[in-house]
Amino acid sequence: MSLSAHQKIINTLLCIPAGKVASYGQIADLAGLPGRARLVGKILRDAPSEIKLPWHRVLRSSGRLAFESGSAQANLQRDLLAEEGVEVIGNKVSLSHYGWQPSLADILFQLEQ
DNA sequence: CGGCTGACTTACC
DNA sequence: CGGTAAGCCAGCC
Repeated sequence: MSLSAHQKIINTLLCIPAGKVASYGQIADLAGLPGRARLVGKILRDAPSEIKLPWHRVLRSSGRLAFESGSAQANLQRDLLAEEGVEVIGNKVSLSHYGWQPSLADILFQLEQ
């Protein structure tokens, strides 16, 4: 049951509930890969669009989007989040309101993957 | 094997 | 709160 690092990251990404957001570093942590925030970003960037990943629920540690305000990516992310009820203000999301706080059950489930 | 890269993070000023 | 610098570490030539 040893999945590769990027498989773990993908599994973790799929665990993010709709309407919640998480940071790159947080995903890496939950995937059991502390300090690999950049790897999470690389996975998302390289991931083909055919694979359905909730990349729009992933932000920087500050809650800011990973993209430049006004970019096509940022606009798309803002729209996708809006559809889930997540409010993006000034290119950033309030982590205190929408930040994902995994429950113990979520973590235990993740450990099985 | 070694150097470069980056959808990151933290510390400082 | 914005801007800079340095740390970080796997992945990819």
